[in-house]
Amino acid sequence: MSTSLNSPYHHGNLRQALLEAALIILEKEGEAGLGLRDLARAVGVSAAAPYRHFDSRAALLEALAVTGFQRFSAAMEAVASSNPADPMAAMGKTYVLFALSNANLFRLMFSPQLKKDGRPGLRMAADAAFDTLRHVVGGDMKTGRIKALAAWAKVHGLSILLLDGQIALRAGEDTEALIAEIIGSL
Amino acid sequence: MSTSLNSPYHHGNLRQALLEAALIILEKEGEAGLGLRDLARAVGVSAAAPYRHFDSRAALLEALAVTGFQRFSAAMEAVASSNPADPMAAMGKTYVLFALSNANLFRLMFSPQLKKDGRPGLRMAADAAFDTLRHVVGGDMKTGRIKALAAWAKVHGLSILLLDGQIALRAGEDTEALIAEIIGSL
DNA sequence: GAGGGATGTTGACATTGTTTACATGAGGGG
DNA sequence: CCCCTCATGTAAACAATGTCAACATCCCTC
Repeated sequence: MSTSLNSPYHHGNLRQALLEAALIILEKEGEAGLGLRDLARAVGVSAAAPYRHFDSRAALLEALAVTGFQRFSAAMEAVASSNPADPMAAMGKTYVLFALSNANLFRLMFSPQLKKDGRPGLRMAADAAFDTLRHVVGGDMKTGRIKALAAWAKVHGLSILLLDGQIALRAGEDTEALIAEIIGSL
Repeated sequence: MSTSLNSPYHHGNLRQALLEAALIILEKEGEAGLGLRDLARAVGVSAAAPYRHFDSRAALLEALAVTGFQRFSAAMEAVASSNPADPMAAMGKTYVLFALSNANLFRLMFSPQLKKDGRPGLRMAADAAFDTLRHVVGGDMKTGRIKALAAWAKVHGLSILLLDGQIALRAGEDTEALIAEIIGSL
């Protein structure tokens, strides 16, 4: 009953395949469009198979969000370790660009649906990501804590407003330039 | 206009009753917990009745979000017309406090599920709300546009980070004081 | 090579949003 | 006053979804 010679009963690495396919569907269709059955079909597996690797749809989403935070962390560390002239500005730009180029993943990371109280894994991933952020931003969290929080808020808010198309670009205006300007305006 | 004691076949003003009950459920259970059937039952009406007033669940949510933006606008205008010493700071504080005291409604207003491209009503309500914001913030949108956008981003981001419990309060620290500090840090 | 646990399948169930056909009743024109 | 009409509500059904239980298949170890 194999549809092809190369379709073994056991997939081999289903968990990873599910996550990868889910990421693609997520970016294309949004979180609401990511159904377990569609996902299973996309990977060529039955509808119940994902439950061998994820307790529930929410757990699958949580895993996606966790990898999102890891990628986010990686991007932040990468730009920080490149020793830019203005670290804060460079990281802010990276922050916003990450949000824009991973729109639905970014939204998922901060989705209220995954109330973090019930999902320690997600909370930990988020905290880890922001810890690296804090660490790079500076040990001056004691004296400059408020300024750091303000910068964080500004960058995060800018990401979301841009994501929602709330900030209108002017004719011939470049998104990246606008980001730089806003971040630069302290 | 008399709503009789015995339950009449026709509810009287179902649309309004649905919206009010929905708001309560939304704040208590979150958007995911707001099911059409539960809502109908809460109002004492059959499961299909809401469809006489809303095309779909999404339309119901849209209507909720629209009233959210209207309340938001009202709060903004109220504080602006009170002629505070520092209008920007006062409005920023109101912005964040509105988000905190209407958590799930605020989240719904900016929910990606209601992609605004397909919902002109919501887009219009949002634009109207932010127009009053822009109007009050100043006609200096020509010269100070970047600064205004930066302030908006900061306040919006602060709202969301606080909403998600992402910003940790220190021992004995007051939320409202922290908000004021962050907003004040230009 | 025989079992056992991990992994995948099939079929079913409850729930949800939604639709279709029907019931009710308020209000206006004859 | 009756009747007709239309807005509004109900009941019953449908498709789709997340999820689970029972069964099948295969890899690994003793």
